[in-house]
This record gives sequence, structure tokens and C-alpha cells, in this order.
Amino acid sequence: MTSDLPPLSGTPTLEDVARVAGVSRATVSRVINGIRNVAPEIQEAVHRAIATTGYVPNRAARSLVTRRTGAVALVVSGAGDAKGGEPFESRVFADPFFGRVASGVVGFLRPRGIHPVLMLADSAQTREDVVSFLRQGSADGALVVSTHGEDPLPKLLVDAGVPAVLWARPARPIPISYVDLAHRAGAALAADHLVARGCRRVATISGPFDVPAAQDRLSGFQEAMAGHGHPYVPAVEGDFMPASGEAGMHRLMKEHPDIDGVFVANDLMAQGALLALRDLGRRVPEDVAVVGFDDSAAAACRPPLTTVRQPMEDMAAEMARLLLAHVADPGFRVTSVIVQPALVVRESA
Amino acid sequence: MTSDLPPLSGTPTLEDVARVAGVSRATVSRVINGIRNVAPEIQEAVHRAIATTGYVPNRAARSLVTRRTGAVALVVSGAGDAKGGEPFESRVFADPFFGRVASGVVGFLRPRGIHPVLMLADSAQTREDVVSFLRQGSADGALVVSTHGEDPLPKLLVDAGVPAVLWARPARPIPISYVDLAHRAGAALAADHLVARGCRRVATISGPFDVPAAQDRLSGFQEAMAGHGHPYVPAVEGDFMPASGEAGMHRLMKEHPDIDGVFVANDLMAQGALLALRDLGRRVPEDVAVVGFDDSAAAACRPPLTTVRQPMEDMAAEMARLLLAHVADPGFRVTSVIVQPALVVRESA
DNA sequence: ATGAAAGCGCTAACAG
DNA sequence: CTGTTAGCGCTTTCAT
Repeated sequence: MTSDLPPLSGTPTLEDVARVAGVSRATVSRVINGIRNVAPEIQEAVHRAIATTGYVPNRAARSLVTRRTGAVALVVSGAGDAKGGEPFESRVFADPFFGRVASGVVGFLRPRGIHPVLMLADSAQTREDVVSFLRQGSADGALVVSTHGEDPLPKLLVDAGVPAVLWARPARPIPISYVDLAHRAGAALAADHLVARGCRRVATISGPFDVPAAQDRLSGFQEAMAGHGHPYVPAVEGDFMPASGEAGMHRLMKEHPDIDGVFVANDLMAQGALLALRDLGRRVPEDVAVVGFDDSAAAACRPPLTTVRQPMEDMAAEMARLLLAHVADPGFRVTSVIVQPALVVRESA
Repeated sequence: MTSDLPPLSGTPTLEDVARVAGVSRATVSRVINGIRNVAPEIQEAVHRAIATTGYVPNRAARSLVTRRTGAVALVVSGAGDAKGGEPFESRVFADPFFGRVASGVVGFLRPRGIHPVLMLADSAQTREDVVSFLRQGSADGALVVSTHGEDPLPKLLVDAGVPAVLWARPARPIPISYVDLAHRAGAALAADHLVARGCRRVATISGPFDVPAAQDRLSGFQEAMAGHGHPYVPAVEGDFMPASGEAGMHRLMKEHPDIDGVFVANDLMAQGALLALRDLGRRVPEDVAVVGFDDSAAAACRPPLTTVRQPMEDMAAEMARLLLAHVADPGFRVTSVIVQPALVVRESA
């Protein structure tokens, strides 16, 4: 095996490995791709050759023929053009929500050798970019997290025939797979808990009405409360950010000073609500019980939040699983997976 | 122009566009890549042909010949194998720090048509994965954010000859470009402010000693205080998480009940310190002034934190800029960019 | 069980 | 200024 090798210029290619192993490119390709029907001794020789040459397959070349990239787009999609002052990126990534989704996606994809490509889509232009990125074959499919229900991106993706999976049910039904939480059931859990703990004057701070999940949490809560004999539940609308929770709580207490329990549509706003309650001198949970939603890092406040747990990492992993299924089998049926939430009881209620 | 086109099967290729436009592939390639020396009328025809065919260049094919991918790896690298209970992904992405870096990177790269591929490296295996990913030519370079100073990944990258830029100076000097903050100067800003506002008994809660940035903030603070005539500054070590800030503050107050000012090495711990102070019945800033570090979202607490601003997004963008320079010119000199922090005065001090 | 050969879609000399 | 011609490195029939 001490053959004198012709000088390998630059990074070694299949050809180089083949020459060193004394076989053909095809054979090397076979052992690399784990295709059987290769004599053990030859496999051995090839592996040695790979080691001595330090060969690594070139992804572009492979991709060109297999039509697979081993990458998926992880796109965070906003409704339209910037609303607030800060750029879209800042607002998106500052939200712990995104981190948990990324975490779940990476956790699932990494062991499978697939890599997520981070993309932001917050304008017609950037949405087009996402579509062409996929059409160019830069990624095999897309995982889409929309911050608004009316996001046009999902439809663009469907029209382009790109495999894609959504976080949450789209506002308008379109034939696309998605993973979502049973928001109404989660809200009902909160209602049951508040009632069970003896609250008689219960109110709620909802998320923005243009987000389907917020609507579901609100109506699910109202319905459950109605079932408990409370047909009317004071409600104010927030925007899922802490400040709106604080303002909402102040408003609620001003209009209904006797409130003794409140369901806040996410932990961030609940944190704000806690601040407001403290300013008003109300003790939590003695005077007012507070239940949040999500079980995010924000739940670790004072007092620790009782909240409805949304298993984001698991849901994100499920999205990735579905996407891979669609990529592997273009005929895979459009599927929706609905995950059940659980109540996490801490100190705030 | 109403020529009858042969049926286009599947996605259109350069060849198809060329046929429709009545020119050669090379010409189409030229107009797509914006190379001059193409007659305006022909450019026109080509553009029309592109539009009618709905052509999008295939990235793999292009990549194969240009040896560029238009992607960079954005890797978050831990020291070794998991420490705490939670998986590495969760800990990483839960940290708002990462989000801000991602935000800065995406903001810079997106307009340039480059996409970041998210990678995690927390074990020998995954570090190898990152290196082969790069060697495979799956990305043109790497942006590395290490959570520990002794991270072995940077060296692996340098040895592999991969263009890479680091967040923060590596513990051991290696020939690699990085972007960092002037931590000592930032800590000095905090010291100056505390002294200027009249604090006489000042202490500090530092970050973990194995993180170079934490060391710099600590020694920078001590040095500045010494310059103000306070050679001894009580210090306790935290781990950059809120709980450690709370515990550290309790310890500090127990051992030195007369403390009237404290510099906490990051906002997350400062938030914890605020909680401790509240539990102890100390008013902030009247009894104890608190200065944080980072100016992260955590600074928006009660009372709002006076803190040393670290412009993470700008620093991340700078990393991307450096990386692109290295990719474009392999001879580009190893460079380090040190960014100056600024004090943001709010209510806590 | 292995090799030969034909591309995948594109860019980049090199001619003309 | 435009067309012709080689490949880039790999997988995959099709023979053998």
C-alpha cells in the first residue's frame, strides 16, 4: 500500500481518494453513501484512503445531483413593514419565544445532520427573498413562525410548491401543515384553577386580536368561565409585551376594583401586571391571583407565576419532524398537530 | 418574439432562458451576474426571457464553480459537555444575549444576500461537525460566539484554514480576528458614576472568573475604584444568571451592611440584586445605588437600571463585516476591533 | 461486485 | 460584444 501518490492539489476530491485506494470514483461514492455490495476489503481500503487524504465530500457537487441541500430555512415572519421604532430583527430576537423555538428546531435537526438557515421576512421584498431562496434550492424546505395571523408568506410558499410547516394555524385556511397548541384548552385550565381557588371577580388581559392564538385564549377563557357561572369577564387587550400588561392591569383595577383573579394571555404581560398590582398595593395571590401563559423564562419573577405551559421546544421539534417528512415524501399529507398544554402551579395563583 | 418554445420540463435552467431569449447560456449568465459588455437590447431580451420562464439560478451549480455559498455559519460554542441539567440549546437560546447577536448579524448580512446557518458546538463531536461543515464548503466562513474562554473551536478553525471571526478575545492568543468590548473602560464608567453620585461603600458582583470579559470587568472596576481612593472593593462571584445576583447581593449585605453602591457585572444579575435589596428593605438608589452591565432587555425593571451599554448588535454586525472581508480576501490581515461602551443613566444609580 | 460514462446547472476562459 | 467549450465534484444508470 506504499504507492507513491501524485501530488494532491488543493482539497482532495473523490478522484483523489479513488486513486489512492486503487478503485473507481463510483466505488468510493458507494462506500461513502453506505451502499452495500462493496467487498469488505475494498471498503477498508477506501476508508483508509479517505483518512490519509483527509477527504470531505463537497456539498455543492452532491447537492447538484441529489437535489437535496441538508438545510432548511427557519423563517421568522412579520405581517408587513415595521410597526414600532426598532428594526424587526431586534424585536423578534429579543423575544424569548424565538429562542425556544430555535432551540427545539436545532435540537431535533442537529442529530440528523440538517442545518437551519435563519431568515427574516418582514416585507414583500424579503418574503420574495425567502421564496427564491427555496426555489434556488438553497434549502429543502421552510419552518415558518409568523408573528401575525395574516402573514402572506405561507400562501406564497404553498403556491411555489415548497415544503413548509407553520408554527400555529394560519388565519385563513390554506393547505399547509402546522403545529399548534390547544389554546382554548389552556385558557380553560387557567379558568378552572382560578375558580377552584375561590376567585369570584375574574378578569383577563388578552393578546392582540389579530393574532389567532390570542383570540383563542380569550374566547376559551370566557367560555370556560361561563361554564363556571361567570358569563361576563372584564377584558382588556394587550400586545404581549410587559408594558401593555402593566397598563392593562391598571385599567382593569380602576374599572373593577374588586377583581380578585386575572388571567393574562402571556407571561411577559403577566410580569407587567404583577408590577402594576404591586404599585397598587395588592398582594399576589392573596388579594389578586394571577395566571400567565407560556411558562417562559419570564415566569421566574416575584412571585413565581402560575402559568399555562406551552411546550415550545417540543412543538418546534415536531415542526421539524413534519417538515422532514414532507421533504422525504412529496406526497406526504398535509398534517396538523395540536399539542395539549398543562397548568404549572407556582405562587401567583 | 412569439416563437414557440419547446416544453420546459421541471424548473427552468439557464439553457431554457437562453433558448427563449435566442442567445447563448454565457450571455444569459453575464446579464444575471451583472457583467457589462452586453448589448442593451439583448439584456432586455434576456430579462424578458427570465420573467417568462420564471427562472431562478441554481445555487448548488453556481456554488460548485464559484466556490462560494453565500452562507456563513453562526456558531454558538460552549466549553465542553453539558454542565447544568438543561440541554445546551435551551440555555443558549434562552439568553437574550444570543438574540441580540443574531439580530446584528442578520441585519448586516441580509442586505448582502448572505444567510447565517445556526450551529451549536458543545462537544468534541459537534465541534468536528462545525469544522467539516465548513470544509465541505457548506458555508464560506464562521462567526463564533463562545460562552467560555477556553473554547477549543477557534483553534480548530484556524488550523483548518477556515475564515472565522470571534465574539470576544480568546483566552489564549491565537491568530484570529475578533470583536470585543472595552470591558475595563466600561467598568471604569460604572466606578466613576458611583463615586460621583457620592457612594462611599462600594461593592461588586462579578461574572464567572473563567470568562475573560468577567475578569476584565472586575479588575477594571477595582482599578478605577482604587484610582478614586478605594483600594479595597468587596466582591462576590456570580454566574451571570439572575439567581446568582440575588444570592450575591444577600451575601454582600450580610458581610457589609453599610454598602451604598454596587456594580453588577451584567443586567441579569443586577435584576436579581434588585430583588434581594427589596427583600432587605433597602431602597434603590437612595440606600444602595446599583449599576448593571450590557443594557439588555433586563434593564427595563423596577427601578430601571443604570447600566453600561454594550452595543451588541453593532458588534455582531462588525463581526460579519470582518468575516466577509476575510472571505473576499484570504490575505486580509487578522484584525481585532474593540468597541467603546457608554454609561446609560436611568434610575437605579 | 465494480467500472465507465453521462450528466446535474452554472461560470469562466478563450476564441472570434 | 457574443458564442463555444471546458470543467467544478459528485451520483447514478448501464455495462461488465
